[in-house]
Amino acid sequence: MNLKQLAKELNLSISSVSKALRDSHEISATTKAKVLAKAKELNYQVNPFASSLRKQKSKTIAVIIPEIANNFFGLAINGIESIAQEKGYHVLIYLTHEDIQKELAITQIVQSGRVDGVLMSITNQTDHSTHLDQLKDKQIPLVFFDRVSENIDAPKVTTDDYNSSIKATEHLIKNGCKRIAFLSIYPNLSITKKRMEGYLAALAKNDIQSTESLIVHCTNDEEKNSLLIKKLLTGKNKADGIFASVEKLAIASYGVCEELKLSIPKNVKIIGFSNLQTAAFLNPSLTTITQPAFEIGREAASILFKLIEKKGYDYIVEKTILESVLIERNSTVDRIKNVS
Amino acid sequence: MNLKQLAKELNLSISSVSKALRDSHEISATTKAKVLAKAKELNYQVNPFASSLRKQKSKTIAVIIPEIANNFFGLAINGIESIAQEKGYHVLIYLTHEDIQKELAITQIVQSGRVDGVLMSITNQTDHSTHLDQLKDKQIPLVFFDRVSENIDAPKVTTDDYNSSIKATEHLIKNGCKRIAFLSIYPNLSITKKRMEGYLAALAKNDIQSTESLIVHCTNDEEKNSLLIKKLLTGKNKADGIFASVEKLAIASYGVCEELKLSIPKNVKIIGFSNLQTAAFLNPSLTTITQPAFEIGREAASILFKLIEKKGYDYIVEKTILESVLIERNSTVDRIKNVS
DNA sequence: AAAATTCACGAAAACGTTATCGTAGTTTTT
DNA sequence: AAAAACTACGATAACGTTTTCGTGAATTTT
Repeated sequence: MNLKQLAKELNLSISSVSKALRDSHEISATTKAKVLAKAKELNYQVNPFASSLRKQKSKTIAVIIPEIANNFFGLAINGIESIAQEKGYHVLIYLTHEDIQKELAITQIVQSGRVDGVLMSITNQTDHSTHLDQLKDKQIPLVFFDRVSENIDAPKVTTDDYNSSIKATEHLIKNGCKRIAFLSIYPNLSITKKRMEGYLAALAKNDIQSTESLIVHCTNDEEKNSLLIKKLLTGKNKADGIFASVEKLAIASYGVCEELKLSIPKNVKIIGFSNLQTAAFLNPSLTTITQPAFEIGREAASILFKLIEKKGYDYIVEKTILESVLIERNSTVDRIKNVS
Repeated sequence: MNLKQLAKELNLSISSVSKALRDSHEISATTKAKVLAKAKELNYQVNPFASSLRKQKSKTIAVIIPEIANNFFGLAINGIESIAQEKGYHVLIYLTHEDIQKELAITQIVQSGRVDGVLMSITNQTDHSTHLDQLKDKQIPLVFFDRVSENIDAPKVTTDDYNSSIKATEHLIKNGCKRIAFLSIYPNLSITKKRMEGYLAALAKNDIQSTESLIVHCTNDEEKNSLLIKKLLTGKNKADGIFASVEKLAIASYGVCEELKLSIPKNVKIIGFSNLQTAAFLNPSLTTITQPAFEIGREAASILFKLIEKKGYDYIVEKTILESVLIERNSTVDRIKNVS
């Protein structure tokens, strides 16, 4: 069912039908009604490709992220989708799996005009941004969220990584930790850097000497990570507090403590960035810095749509920072009764 | 940059350039090489809309699911995307948020020819399937996964809900439970029914009388759910085992036990369907029936692509059942030492 | 009542591809 | 050497919209 057939049924021209459907003022109210009725009756749907081709608009955005089986990104997509649905846009998902080659290929794909805008959280391997500059050259709106690229002028939506990390570190200090370790996975990621800067700033502020050996950059190999953390928690210079800059490392630390029969929080206190719904039910419950993932997604999408809908395209270099919250639970606080 | 401009640069006709890019045998090797080189130089990308319009193929699939901030669906999408990327397809995500009205609207949207196929996990409210029949009428391939619709002939990929539930229930029985409760959220969902049937079958097989009051259908209201579970765990006929047919109810049960100062597994044993990565670190660690979510996604996508690529379209009513695994942890087993 | 507007519609040209068909020029067959 | 076949390309017609422009008829203005 297309315009041609619909027009035939109505004894009208294609153009009139098209205009009627788009509620043009050139068409009388009576014929509009007839057209609408017939279109509904025959279940007419505009062909999105013909329409996009003609209008040079896709009504689609792309979301490029490193992974999806992850609480943060799941919530973020939820936020993105909520805005997109509101605006009548479609959402394409592309996963890079932390592979810069895939990120390159995907940025190539979205340059075809397939999408009107791009939301992105970069790969940990992303060190240059020539592929992202291409998007800018092609005037395809781009907004970063969470994992942003420093090298490119584009709106960015993140959490207050620096301040949250200060809070997290000071929380450990207040609870008696003297040798606080910092765990990260991807040292060259901007969020990692900021989190580490916050950690170091908090130490300095509290007159604690930072120690090289307490800063551990982990890998994607869980076995290796366990060994690294194990090393951290044994020996004479062992840590009495862990600040995990990503969720999975907090969990990995739990595993190591169990193995080493270390008690949390008695022997070692743990805090981590996390969006785990079950943080409260861990053993012990995990103190977290929780990012407003849903809101980050919503905000990033909102900015993107502003960019898309703006006629004259101009790149606003906007940095939106949403607050994370520190939720204190049992993994960092010695309580008299340490029941459940 | 389009074919016309590219052709001009090369002093060739549009059709020749198009054929060269598609590696047609009508074009000589030398000109092909020239065209490819120039296309690369000028960063030419085919316009997807023009191409789709002409070829009547979108190279895109839609994934329609109730929610995304959920371990199961996150992993499933991961599996779907892995196949789609391999095949060079694009993935559109649509969330119904358990709202049948949205499901209706979305099935309408995907009928426009925007996608070549649809992967779907239905809403808990979906009781009729006229909107899904429309897809069939329009010959748009459709594959269900996890939450399937019984009323429509389409390939379905699920886990072995019935048998897994028997296993889960018998696991509780073996560990000494006499009054086993069954917790569900959406009673009219086929997976819920199957899980409940498995539960009942296991009871019957083991000569345990099923009790109406031990079968609890929860809601989306967490407060109410807590009350319902609380009722289940108090009084003289209280449960000593809980089989949660969905993850969130297992977690809710943990919350209630904490509130009521009930010890898991001493006072009550809990098992649940779950894809939690942190199940092992809960307090106590949670015994789970874990679905092969990634594989379910992969398998569903594979079947969909078979349907898409098949010339003459014919609906195979294929039921693929992947095995879930029961992972025994501390929430169901009394151990001498119940340390962490 | 003539002139100027407005109304309600149709014709036709894009948008950028792809695929069918036609055709010079060349090579192979009998 | 004539006929047949092949090679390598170009012209052109779709695919289904949207939008600009044109045009009779009806309406309003002077």
